[in-house]
Amino acid sequence: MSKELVTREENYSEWYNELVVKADLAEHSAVKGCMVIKPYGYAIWEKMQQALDKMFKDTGHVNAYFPLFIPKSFFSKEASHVEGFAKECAVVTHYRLKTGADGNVVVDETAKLDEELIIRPTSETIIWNTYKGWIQSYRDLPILVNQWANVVRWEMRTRLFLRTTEFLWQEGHTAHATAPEAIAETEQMLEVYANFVENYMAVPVIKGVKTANERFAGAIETYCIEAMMQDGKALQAGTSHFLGQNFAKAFDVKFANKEGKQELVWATSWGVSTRLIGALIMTHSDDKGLVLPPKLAPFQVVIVPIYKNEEQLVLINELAAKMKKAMEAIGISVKYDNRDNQRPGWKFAEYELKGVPVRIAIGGRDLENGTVEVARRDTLEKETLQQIDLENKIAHILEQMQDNLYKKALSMREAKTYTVDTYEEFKKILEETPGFIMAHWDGTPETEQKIKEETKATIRCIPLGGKLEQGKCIYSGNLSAQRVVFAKAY
RNA sequence: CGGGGCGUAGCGUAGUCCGGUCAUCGCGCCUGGUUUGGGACCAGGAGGUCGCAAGUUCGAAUCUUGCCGCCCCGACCA
Repeated sequence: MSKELVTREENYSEWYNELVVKADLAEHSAVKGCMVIKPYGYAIWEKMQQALDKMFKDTGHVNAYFPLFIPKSFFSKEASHVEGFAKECAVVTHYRLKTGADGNVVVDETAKLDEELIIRPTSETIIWNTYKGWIQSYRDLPILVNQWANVVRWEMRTRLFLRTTEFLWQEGHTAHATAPEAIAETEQMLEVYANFVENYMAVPVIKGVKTANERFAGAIETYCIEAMMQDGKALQAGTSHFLGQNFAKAFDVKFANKEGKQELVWATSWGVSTRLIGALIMTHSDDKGLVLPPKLAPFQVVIVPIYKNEEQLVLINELAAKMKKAMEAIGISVKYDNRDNQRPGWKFAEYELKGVPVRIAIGGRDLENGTVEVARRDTLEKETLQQIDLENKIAHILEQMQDNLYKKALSMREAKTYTVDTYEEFKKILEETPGFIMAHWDGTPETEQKIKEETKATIRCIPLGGKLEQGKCIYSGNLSAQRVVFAKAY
Protein backbone atom coordinates (compact mmCIF):
# COMPACT_ATOMS: atom_id res chain seq x y z
CA MET A 1 0.00 0.00 0.00
CA SER A 2 1.62 3.18 -1.14
CA LYS A 3 1.31 6.06 1.23
CA GLU A 4 3.24 9.28 1.25
CA LEU A 5 3.80 11.68 4.05
CA VAL A 6 1.98 14.75 2.83
CA THR A 7 1.45 18.11 4.38
CA ARG A 8 -1.75 18.82 6.19
CA GLU A 9 -2.60 21.52 3.70
CA GLU A 10 -2.75 18.97 0.92
CA ASN A 11 -4.57 16.20 2.68
CA TYR A 12 -5.09 16.37 6.37
CA SER A 13 -6.34 12.90 7.01
CA GLU A 14 -3.46 11.22 5.20
CA TRP A 15 -1.03 13.30 7.17
CA TYR A 16 -2.82 12.51 10.38
CA ASN A 17 -2.89 8.77 9.82
CA GLU A 18 0.79 8.77 8.99
CA LEU A 19 1.57 10.75 12.07
CA VAL A 20 -0.31 8.46 14.35
CA VAL A 21 1.46 5.45 13.00
CA LYS A 22 4.83 7.18 13.09
CA ALA A 23 4.16 8.47 16.56
CA ASP A 24 3.65 4.93 17.75
CA LEU A 25 0.28 5.92 19.08
CA ALA A 26 -1.78 3.23 17.53
CA GLU A 27 -2.10 0.88 14.66
CA HIS A 28 -5.02 -0.85 13.07
CA SER A 29 -5.54 -4.25 14.53
CA ALA A 30 -6.98 -7.24 12.78
CA VAL A 31 -10.38 -6.14 14.00
CA LYS A 32 -11.78 -3.78 11.44
CA GLY A 33 -12.18 -0.27 12.68
CA CYS A 34 -10.79 -0.97 16.13
CA MET A 35 -7.50 0.35 17.36
CA VAL A 36 -4.54 -0.82 19.30
CA ILE A 37 -3.56 1.93 21.66
CA LYS A 38 0.14 1.57 22.25
CA PRO A 39 1.65 2.29 25.67
CA TYR A 40 2.65 5.86 24.91
CA GLY A 41 -0.78 6.70 23.49
CA TYR A 42 -2.46 5.02 26.42
CA ALA A 43 -0.32 7.03 28.82
CA ILE A 44 -1.84 10.19 27.32
CA TRP A 45 -5.30 8.74 27.89
CA GLU A 46 -4.38 7.94 31.50
CA LYS A 47 -3.31 11.54 32.06
CA MET A 48 -6.66 12.67 30.68
CA GLN A 49 -8.52 10.20 32.87
CA GLN A 50 -6.73 11.36 36.00
CA ALA A 51 -7.53 15.01 35.40
CA LEU A 52 -11.15 14.39 34.42
CA ASP A 53 -11.77 11.94 37.22
CA LYS A 54 -10.60 14.47 39.77
CA MET A 55 -12.90 17.09 38.28
CA PHE A 56 -15.83 14.68 38.45
CA LYS A 57 -15.11 13.86 42.08
CA ASP A 58 -14.71 17.54 42.91
CA THR A 59 -18.23 18.08 41.60
CA GLY A 60 -19.67 15.35 43.78
CA HIS A 61 -19.63 12.36 41.43
CA VAL A 62 -18.62 8.78 42.13
CA ASN A 63 -17.55 5.96 39.83
CA ALA A 64 -19.41 2.70 39.24
CA TYR A 65 -19.50 -0.02 36.62
CA PHE A 66 -22.36 -1.54 34.65
CA PRO A 67 -22.52 -4.59 32.33
CA LEU A 68 -21.13 -4.60 28.81
CA PHE A 69 -24.18 -6.51 27.56
CA ILE A 70 -27.59 -4.97 27.26
CA PRO A 71 -30.62 -7.21 26.73
CA LYS A 72 -32.31 -6.23 23.49
CA SER A 73 -35.58 -5.55 25.26
CA PHE A 74 -34.00 -2.88 27.50
CA PHE A 75 -32.61 -1.18 24.54
CA SER A 76 -35.89 -0.74 22.76
CA LYS A 77 -37.80 0.88 25.61
CA GLU A 78 -37.03 4.45 24.62
CA ALA A 79 -38.28 5.01 21.09
CA SER A 80 -36.00 7.75 19.77
CA HIS A 81 -33.01 6.20 21.54
CA VAL A 82 -33.38 2.88 19.76
CA GLU A 83 -33.97 4.67 16.48
CA GLY A 84 -30.73 6.58 16.90
CA PHE A 85 -28.59 3.55 17.67
CA ALA A 86 -30.32 0.64 15.97
CA LYS A 87 -28.22 0.85 12.84
CA GLU A 88 -24.88 0.57 14.59
CA CYS A 89 -25.21 -2.22 17.13
CA ALA A 90 -23.09 -5.32 17.58
CA VAL A 91 -25.39 -8.16 18.65
CA VAL A 92 -24.51 -11.31 20.57
CA THR A 93 -26.71 -14.24 19.56
CA HIS A 94 -24.88 -17.35 20.79
CA TYR A 95 -22.81 -18.38 23.77
CA ARG A 96 -20.85 -21.43 22.64
CA LEU A 97 -18.57 -22.73 19.89
CA LYS A 98 -17.92 -26.29 18.84
CA THR A 99 -15.68 -28.20 16.48
CA GLY A 100 -17.51 -28.84 13.23
CA ALA A 101 -17.37 -31.88 10.99
CA ASP A 102 -14.47 -30.46 8.96
CA GLY A 103 -12.45 -29.73 12.10
CA ASN A 104 -13.09 -26.00 12.03
CA VAL A 105 -14.51 -24.12 14.96
CA VAL A 106 -18.13 -23.17 14.32
CA VAL A 107 -20.95 -21.54 16.25
CA ASP A 108 -22.98 -24.10 18.16
CA GLU A 109 -26.48 -23.48 16.88
CA THR A 110 -27.97 -25.25 19.89
CA ALA A 111 -26.45 -22.55 22.07
CA LYS A 112 -28.65 -19.74 20.83
CA LEU A 113 -29.60 -17.06 23.33
CA ASP A 114 -33.31 -16.69 24.04
CA GLU A 115 -32.83 -12.96 23.99
CA GLU A 116 -30.03 -11.34 22.05
CA LEU A 117 -27.56 -9.12 23.88
CA ILE A 118 -26.44 -5.79 22.54
CA ILE A 119 -22.87 -4.74 23.21
CA ARG A 120 -23.40 -1.31 24.75
CA PRO A 121 -23.13 1.60 22.34
CA THR A 122 -23.94 3.75 25.42
CA SER A 123 -25.35 2.71 28.77
CA GLU A 124 -28.47 4.79 29.42
CA THR A 125 -30.81 1.83 29.19
CA ILE A 126 -29.03 -0.63 31.44
CA ILE A 127 -28.22 2.09 33.94
CA TRP A 128 -31.79 3.37 34.12
CA ASN A 129 -33.01 -0.19 34.47
CA THR A 130 -30.70 -0.38 37.49
CA TYR A 131 -31.66 3.03 38.85
CA LYS A 132 -35.24 1.86 39.05
CA GLY A 133 -34.21 -0.36 41.92
CA TRP A 134 -32.12 2.35 43.60
CA ILE A 135 -34.70 5.11 43.71
CA GLN A 136 -37.82 5.18 45.86
CA SER A 137 -37.73 8.49 47.65
CA TYR A 138 -36.49 12.02 47.08
CA ARG A 139 -33.98 11.09 49.77
CA ASP A 140 -32.33 8.73 47.26
CA LEU A 141 -31.66 11.63 44.91
CA PRO A 142 -29.59 12.90 43.30
CA ILE A 143 -27.57 9.97 41.99
CA LEU A 144 -24.32 11.24 40.53
CA VAL A 145 -22.54 8.33 38.91
CA ASN A 146 -19.83 8.10 36.30
CA GLN A 147 -18.54 5.02 34.49
CA TRP A 148 -15.19 4.53 32.72
CA ALA A 149 -15.77 1.95 30.04
CA ASN A 150 -15.50 0.82 26.47
CA VAL A 151 -18.40 0.99 24.02
CA VAL A 152 -19.00 -0.38 20.54
CA ARG A 153 -20.70 1.40 17.67
CA TRP A 154 -20.70 -0.43 14.36
CA GLU A 155 -20.20 2.59 12.14
CA MET A 156 -20.05 2.04 8.41
CA ARG A 157 -16.95 4.11 8.17
CA THR A 158 -14.29 4.46 10.82
CA ARG A 159 -11.48 6.92 11.32
CA LEU A 160 -8.58 6.39 13.69
CA PHE A 161 -9.32 7.94 17.11
CA LEU A 162 -12.23 10.02 15.81
CA ARG A 163 -14.68 7.27 15.01
CA THR A 164 -13.50 3.78 15.88
CA THR A 165 -15.74 0.74 16.22
CA GLU A 166 -14.71 0.26 19.84
CA PHE A 167 -13.63 3.22 21.91
CA LEU A 168 -12.86 4.11 25.49
CA TRP A 169 -14.82 6.81 27.24
CA GLN A 170 -16.48 7.93 30.40
CA GLU A 171 -20.21 8.32 30.65
CA GLY A 172 -21.87 10.13 33.50
CA HIS A 173 -25.49 9.25 34.30
CA THR A 174 -27.28 11.31 36.88
CA ALA A 175 -30.77 11.24 38.34
CA HIS A 176 -32.48 14.26 39.89
CA ALA A 177 -35.71 15.24 41.60
CA THR A 178 -36.35 18.35 39.53
CA ALA A 179 -35.83 19.62 36.02
CA PRO A 180 -33.90 22.75 37.06
CA GLU A 181 -31.52 20.61 39.09
CA ALA A 182 -30.91 18.27 36.14
CA ILE A 183 -30.40 21.19 33.78
CA ALA A 184 -27.93 22.73 36.23
CA GLU A 185 -26.06 19.41 36.27
CA THR A 186 -25.99 19.28 32.47
CA GLU A 187 -24.61 22.79 32.30
CA GLN A 188 -22.14 22.16 35.09
CA MET A 189 -20.67 19.17 33.27
CA LEU A 190 -20.40 21.15 30.07
CA GLU A 191 -18.33 23.64 32.06
CA VAL A 192 -16.19 20.83 33.43
CA TYR A 193 -15.50 19.60 29.90
CA ALA A 194 -14.78 23.07 28.57
CA ASN A 195 -12.45 23.67 31.49
CA PHE A 196 -10.62 20.40 30.89
CA VAL A 197 -10.27 20.78 27.15
CA GLU A 198 -9.12 24.38 27.34
CA ASN A 199 -6.89 24.21 30.42
CA TYR A 200 -5.41 20.74 30.08
CA MET A 201 -5.55 20.04 26.37
CA ALA A 202 -4.92 23.70 25.49
CA VAL A 203 -7.67 23.46 22.89
CA PRO A 204 -10.14 26.36 22.77
CA VAL A 205 -13.80 25.40 22.45
CA ILE A 206 -17.13 26.99 21.66
CA LYS A 207 -19.85 26.03 24.10
CA GLY A 208 -23.30 25.67 22.69
CA VAL A 209 -26.40 23.57 22.22
CA LYS A 210 -27.15 21.26 19.32
CA THR A 211 -30.01 21.79 16.90
CA ALA A 212 -32.80 19.21 16.86
CA ASN A 213 -31.17 17.43 13.91
CA GLU A 214 -27.90 16.90 15.76
CA ARG A 215 -29.35 16.12 19.17
CA PHE A 216 -28.54 12.90 21.05
CA ALA A 217 -31.10 10.15 20.55
CA GLY A 218 -33.40 10.44 23.54
CA ALA A 219 -32.33 13.88 24.76
CA ILE A 220 -34.40 17.01 25.28
CA GLU A 221 -31.34 19.21 24.89
CA THR A 222 -27.76 18.40 23.93
CA TYR A 223 -25.03 20.75 25.08
CA CYS A 224 -21.66 20.46 23.41
CA ILE A 225 -18.20 21.87 23.06
CA GLU A 226 -16.85 22.28 19.55
CA ALA A 227 -13.18 22.61 18.66
CA MET A 228 -11.50 23.54 15.40
CA MET A 229 -8.77 21.39 13.92
CA GLN A 230 -5.85 22.82 11.96
CA ASP A 231 -7.55 22.14 8.65
CA GLY A 232 -10.55 24.25 9.67
CA LYS A 233 -12.88 21.32 10.25
CA ALA A 234 -14.92 21.09 13.44
CA LEU A 235 -14.62 18.33 15.99
CA GLN A 236 -17.21 17.74 18.67
CA ALA A 237 -15.10 17.32 21.77
CA GLY A 238 -17.71 16.51 24.37
CA THR A 239 -21.45 16.43 24.99
CA SER A 240 -23.71 16.82 27.99
CA HIS A 241 -27.36 15.87 27.62
CA PHE A 242 -30.48 16.92 29.47
CA LEU A 243 -32.62 13.82 29.04
CA GLY A 244 -35.78 15.14 30.71
CA GLN A 245 -37.96 12.31 31.97
CA ASN A 246 -37.63 10.21 28.84
CA PHE A 247 -35.62 7.39 30.40
CA ALA A 248 -37.53 7.56 33.67
CA LYS A 249 -40.71 7.02 31.67
CA ALA A 250 -39.21 4.21 29.62
CA PHE A 251 -37.96 2.36 32.71
CA ASP A 252 -40.67 3.51 35.09
CA VAL A 253 -38.37 5.21 37.54
CA LYS A 254 -40.41 7.21 40.06
CA PHE A 255 -39.77 8.65 43.48
CA ALA A 256 -41.96 9.81 46.34
CA ASN A 257 -41.55 13.56 46.87
CA LYS A 258 -41.81 15.34 50.23
CA GLU A 259 -45.57 15.38 49.91
CA GLY A 260 -45.59 11.64 49.32
CA LYS A 261 -46.59 11.96 45.67
CA GLN A 262 -45.00 9.81 42.95
CA GLU A 263 -42.96 11.76 40.38
CA LEU A 264 -40.79 10.76 37.42
CA VAL A 265 -37.06 11.25 37.85
CA TRP A 266 -35.09 13.74 35.75
CA ALA A 267 -31.94 12.57 33.96
CA THR A 268 -28.70 13.74 32.45
CA SER A 269 -25.84 11.98 30.70
CA TRP A 270 -22.49 13.27 29.56
CA GLY A 271 -19.37 11.83 27.98
CA VAL A 272 -15.99 12.30 26.42
CA SER A 273 -13.93 9.66 24.68
CA THR A 274 -10.55 8.69 23.23
CA ARG A 275 -11.61 11.00 20.40
CA LEU A 276 -10.00 13.66 22.58
CA ILE A 277 -6.60 12.15 21.79
CA GLY A 278 -7.41 12.78 18.14
CA ALA A 279 -8.38 16.34 18.95
CA LEU A 280 -5.11 16.83 20.78
CA ILE A 281 -3.05 15.58 17.88
CA MET A 282 -4.97 17.45 15.22
CA THR A 283 -4.84 20.73 17.10
CA HIS A 284 -1.21 21.02 18.09
CA SER A 285 0.92 18.74 15.94
CA ASP A 286 3.40 20.04 13.40
CA ASP A 287 5.48 18.43 10.67
CA LYS A 288 7.95 17.07 13.21
CA GLY A 289 5.25 15.13 15.03
CA LEU A 290 3.12 15.47 18.12
CA VAL A 291 3.17 18.52 20.33
CA LEU A 292 1.78 17.66 23.75
CA PRO A 293 0.65 20.23 26.30
CA PRO A 294 2.73 19.82 29.47
CA LYS A 295 -0.30 18.94 31.60
CA LEU A 296 -1.03 15.82 29.53
CA ALA A 297 2.43 14.70 28.43
CA PRO A 298 3.29 11.21 29.76
CA PHE A 299 6.57 12.80 30.79
CA GLN A 300 7.24 16.51 30.59
CA VAL A 301 11.01 16.51 30.40
CA VAL A 302 13.49 14.16 28.81
CA ILE A 303 17.18 14.34 29.65
CA VAL A 304 19.60 13.16 26.97
CA PRO A 305 23.28 12.69 27.84
CA ILE A 306 25.96 13.39 25.26
CA TYR A 307 29.24 11.72 26.13
CA LYS A 308 32.51 10.74 24.57
CA ASN A 309 33.57 8.08 27.04
CA GLU A 310 32.56 6.09 30.07
CA GLU A 311 34.04 8.54 32.61
CA GLN A 312 32.03 11.37 31.13
CA LEU A 313 28.86 9.29 31.20
CA VAL A 314 29.36 8.55 34.88
CA LEU A 315 29.58 12.26 35.64
CA ILE A 316 26.54 13.05 33.50
CA ASN A 317 24.55 10.21 35.09
CA GLU A 318 25.23 11.71 38.48
CA LEU A 319 24.27 15.22 37.41
CA ALA A 320 21.13 14.03 35.61
CA ALA A 321 20.00 12.04 38.62
CA LYS A 322 20.34 15.14 40.78
CA MET A 323 18.38 17.27 38.31
CA LYS A 324 15.70 14.64 37.92
CA LYS A 325 15.26 14.48 41.68
CA ALA A 326 15.06 18.25 41.99
CA MET A 327 12.48 18.52 39.23
CA GLU A 328 10.39 15.65 40.52
CA ALA A 329 10.40 17.31 43.94
CA ILE A 330 8.39 20.18 42.48
CA GLY A 331 6.05 17.95 40.48
CA ILE A 332 7.74 17.76 37.08
CA SER A 333 7.81 14.32 35.44
CA VAL A 334 11.20 13.43 33.98
CA LYS A 335 12.64 10.65 31.88
CA TYR A 336 16.39 10.16 31.73
CA ASP A 337 17.37 8.34 28.55
CA ASN A 338 20.97 7.13 28.76
CA ARG A 339 20.45 4.13 26.51
CA ASP A 340 23.70 3.36 24.79
CA ASN A 341 22.14 1.89 21.65
CA GLN A 342 20.89 5.16 20.16
CA ARG A 343 22.82 8.30 19.43
CA PRO A 344 21.79 11.72 20.77
CA GLY A 345 20.53 13.03 17.40
CA TRP A 346 18.32 10.00 17.02
CA LYS A 347 16.87 10.55 20.48
CA PHE A 348 16.23 14.23 19.78
CA ALA A 349 14.16 13.38 16.72
CA GLU A 350 12.37 10.56 18.51
CA TYR A 351 11.22 12.71 21.43
CA GLU A 352 10.13 15.48 19.10
CA LEU A 353 7.96 12.95 17.29
CA LYS A 354 6.50 11.90 20.62
CA GLY A 355 5.80 15.51 21.56
CA VAL A 356 7.78 15.65 24.80
CA PRO A 357 7.52 19.30 25.92
CA VAL A 358 11.06 19.96 27.12
CA ARG A 359 14.34 18.30 26.27
CA ILE A 360 17.49 18.81 28.31
CA ALA A 361 20.82 17.83 26.78
CA ILE A 362 23.90 17.48 28.97
CA GLY A 363 27.36 17.10 27.40
CA GLY A 364 31.01 17.58 28.19
CA ARG A 365 30.74 21.28 27.48
CA ASP A 366 28.00 21.58 30.08
CA LEU A 367 30.02 19.68 32.66
CA GLU A 368 32.75 22.30 32.29
CA ASN A 369 30.47 25.35 32.19
CA GLY A 370 27.79 24.33 34.67
CA THR A 371 25.13 24.63 31.97
CA VAL A 372 22.59 22.52 30.09
CA GLU A 373 20.92 22.89 26.71
CA VAL A 374 17.16 23.26 26.98
CA ALA A 375 14.91 22.82 23.94
CA ARG A 376 11.16 23.38 23.93
CA ARG A 377 8.84 21.48 21.62
CA ASP A 378 6.31 24.19 20.82
CA THR A 379 8.71 26.77 19.40
CA LEU A 380 11.60 24.36 18.69
CA GLU A 381 13.90 26.95 20.30
CA LYS A 382 17.07 25.93 22.12
CA GLU A 383 18.87 27.87 24.81
CA THR A 384 21.76 27.27 27.15
CA LEU A 385 20.84 27.67 30.82
CA GLN A 386 22.87 27.63 34.02
CA GLN A 387 22.27 24.51 36.08
CA ILE A 388 21.55 26.60 39.17
CA ASP A 389 17.82 26.60 39.98
CA LEU A 390 17.12 24.71 36.78
CA GLU A 391 13.99 23.02 38.11
CA ASN A 392 12.21 26.33 38.61
CA LYS A 393 13.28 27.58 35.21
CA ILE A 394 11.86 24.43 33.65
CA ALA A 395 8.65 24.78 35.63
CA HIS A 396 8.32 28.28 34.24
CA ILE A 397 8.90 27.10 30.67
CA LEU A 398 6.27 24.38 31.07
CA GLU A 399 3.75 26.93 32.25
CA GLN A 400 4.57 29.18 29.34
CA MET A 401 4.19 26.30 26.90
CA GLN A 402 0.80 25.33 28.22
CA ASP A 403 -0.32 28.90 27.80
CA ASN A 404 1.37 29.40 24.45
CA LEU A 405 -0.23 26.30 22.92
CA TYR A 406 -3.67 27.49 23.89
CA LYS A 407 -3.05 30.94 22.48
CA LYS A 408 -1.69 29.54 19.24
CA ALA A 409 -4.73 27.31 18.82
CA LEU A 410 -7.04 30.19 19.67
CA SER A 411 -5.51 32.55 17.16
CA MET A 412 -5.66 29.83 14.52
CA ARG A 413 -9.36 29.44 15.23
CA GLU A 414 -9.96 33.17 15.16
CA ALA A 415 -8.15 33.47 11.85
CA LYS A 416 -10.43 30.81 10.40
CA THR A 417 -13.71 32.08 11.80
CA TYR A 418 -15.82 34.11 9.40
CA THR A 419 -18.98 36.12 9.71
CA VAL A 420 -21.08 36.02 6.57
CA ASP A 421 -24.49 37.31 5.52
CA THR A 422 -25.03 35.75 2.12
CA TYR A 423 -25.27 32.15 0.97
CA GLU A 424 -22.89 32.87 -1.91
CA GLU A 425 -20.20 34.04 0.46
CA PHE A 426 -20.94 31.08 2.72
CA LYS A 427 -20.34 28.57 -0.07
CA LYS A 428 -17.23 30.38 -1.26
CA ILE A 429 -15.60 30.23 2.16
CA LEU A 430 -16.42 26.54 2.63
CA GLU A 431 -14.85 25.89 -0.73
CA GLU A 432 -11.75 28.02 -0.44
CA THR A 433 -10.87 28.60 3.22
CA PRO A 434 -12.72 26.12 5.44
CA GLY A 435 -13.40 27.14 9.02
CA PHE A 436 -16.20 28.20 11.33
CA ILE A 437 -18.82 30.35 9.71
CA MET A 438 -21.02 32.54 11.88
CA ALA A 439 -24.28 32.99 10.01
CA HIS A 440 -27.95 33.56 10.56
CA TRP A 441 -30.32 30.60 10.40
CA ASP A 442 -34.10 30.61 10.48
CA GLY A 443 -34.27 27.88 13.13
CA THR A 444 -35.90 25.20 10.98
CA PRO A 445 -34.55 21.67 10.54
CA GLU A 446 -35.49 21.88 6.86
CA THR A 447 -33.16 24.78 6.15
CA GLU A 448 -30.35 23.09 8.08
CA GLN A 449 -30.89 19.91 6.10
CA LYS A 450 -30.86 21.72 2.76
CA ILE A 451 -27.65 23.53 3.60
CA LYS A 452 -26.09 20.25 4.66
CA GLU A 453 -27.08 18.55 1.43
CA GLU A 454 -25.80 21.39 -0.70
CA THR A 455 -22.57 22.20 1.12
CA LYS A 456 -21.78 19.36 3.60
CA ALA A 457 -21.66 21.99 6.33
CA THR A 458 -23.72 21.45 9.46
CA ILE A 459 -24.66 23.63 12.36
CA ARG A 460 -22.07 22.71 14.95
CA CYS A 461 -23.91 24.51 17.68
CA ILE A 462 -26.00 27.45 18.72
CA PRO A 463 -23.43 29.23 20.89
CA LEU A 464 -24.26 29.83 24.54
CA GLY A 465 -23.95 33.40 25.71
CA GLY A 466 -23.57 34.58 22.15
CA LYS A 467 -24.82 38.08 21.57
CA LEU A 468 -28.34 38.29 20.25
CA GLU A 469 -28.50 40.01 16.90
CA GLN A 470 -31.44 40.36 14.56
CA GLY A 471 -30.73 39.13 11.07
CA LYS A 472 -31.93 37.18 8.09
CA CYS A 473 -31.30 33.51 7.41
CA ILE A 474 -28.64 33.12 4.73
CA TYR A 475 -30.69 30.40 3.07
CA SER A 476 -34.34 31.30 3.43
CA GLY A 477 -34.12 35.01 4.22
CA ASN A 478 -36.44 34.52 7.19
CA LEU A 479 -35.84 36.26 10.49
CA SER A 480 -33.17 34.99 12.86
CA ALA A 481 -32.34 36.12 16.37
CA GLN A 482 -28.78 34.86 16.63
CA ARG A 483 -25.88 33.70 14.53
CA VAL A 484 -25.02 30.00 14.74
CA VAL A 485 -21.75 28.16 14.04
CA PHE A 486 -21.60 26.37 10.71
CA ALA A 487 -18.70 24.13 9.67
CA LYS A 488 -17.76 20.92 8.01
CA ALA A 489 -17.23 18.38 10.75
CA TYR A 490 -15.29 15.20 11.42
C1' C B 1 -23.32 -1.26 -0.14
C1' G B 2 -21.75 2.04 -4.64
C1' G B 3 -17.19 4.86 -7.20
C1' G B 4 -11.85 4.99 -7.45
C1' G B 5 -6.91 3.22 -6.02
C1' C B 6 -3.72 -0.47 -4.14
C1' G B 7 -1.56 -5.50 -2.38
C1' U B 8 6.34 -7.38 -3.93
C1' A B 9 11.23 -8.89 3.11
C1' G B 10 9.47 -5.93 9.61
C1' C B 11 8.35 -0.82 7.09
C1' G B 12 8.44 2.13 2.57
C1' U B 13 9.08 0.81 -2.58
C1' A B 14 11.07 -0.29 -8.35
C1' G B 15 9.54 -3.65 -11.89
C1' U B 16 3.36 -4.98 -14.35
C1' C B 17 1.34 -1.32 -20.11
C1' C B 18 5.20 -4.60 -23.84
C1' G B 19 5.73 -12.44 -20.11
C1' G B 20 12.08 -14.69 -20.57
C1' U B 21 19.45 -13.46 -15.55
C1' C B 22 13.90 -8.92 -12.18
C1' A B 23 12.98 -10.39 -7.74
C1' U B 24 15.19 -3.60 -7.33
C1' C B 25 16.43 0.15 -3.95
C1' G B 26 16.10 2.76 0.88
C1' C B 27 15.12 2.23 6.11
C1' G B 28 15.23 -1.33 9.86
C1' C B 29 17.55 -6.07 11.71
C1' C B 30 22.30 -9.29 12.82
C1' U B 31 28.11 -9.45 13.30
C1' G B 32 32.75 -6.72 13.74
C1' G B 33 35.17 -2.09 14.06
C1' U B 34 35.40 3.20 14.37
C1' U B 35 31.97 6.79 16.50
C1' U B 36 28.51 9.98 19.86
C1' G B 37 26.54 18.54 20.72
C1' G B 38 20.65 17.01 15.49
C1' G B 39 18.03 10.72 13.07
C1' A B 40 26.61 8.15 12.41
C1' C B 41 30.19 5.64 9.09
C1' C B 42 32.80 1.38 6.96
C1' A B 43 32.88 -3.86 5.98
C1' G B 44 30.25 -8.31 6.01
C1' G B 45 25.42 -10.92 6.67
C1' A B 46 20.28 -12.76 7.34
C1' G B 47 15.44 -12.10 5.53
C1' G B 48 10.61 -12.59 0.11
C1' U B 49 4.93 -18.95 -1.23
C1' C B 50 5.65 -11.18 -5.49
C1' G B 51 -2.34 -11.19 -1.20
C1' C B 52 -4.88 -16.25 -2.31
C1' A B 53 -6.72 -19.76 -6.00
C1' A B 54 -7.52 -21.44 -10.78
C1' G B 55 -6.40 -20.64 -15.95
C1' U B 56 -3.35 -19.26 -20.59
C1' U B 57 1.92 -20.42 -21.84
C1' C B 58 7.85 -23.98 -23.03
C1' G B 59 8.03 -20.01 -19.29
C1' A B 60 3.82 -15.59 -15.05
C1' A B 61 5.29 -10.50 -9.97
C1' U B 62 3.86 -9.27 -15.22
C1' C B 63 -1.79 -11.71 -19.16
C1' U B 64 -7.21 -13.75 -17.88
C1' U B 65 -11.02 -15.05 -14.24
C1' G B 66 -12.64 -15.57 -9.31
C1' C B 67 -11.85 -14.62 -4.24
C1' C B 68 -9.59 -12.11 0.07
C1' G B 69 -7.59 -7.76 2.32
C1' C B 70 -6.34 -2.55 2.80
C1' C B 71 -6.77 2.86 1.66
C1' C B 72 -9.54 7.14 -0.24
C1' C B 73 -14.43 9.24 -1.69
C1' G B 74 -19.78 8.62 -0.93
C1' A B 75 -23.97 6.56 1.72
C1' C B 76 -23.87 6.25 7.45
C1' C B 77 -22.46 8.75 12.04
C1' A B 78 -24.22 12.70 18.81
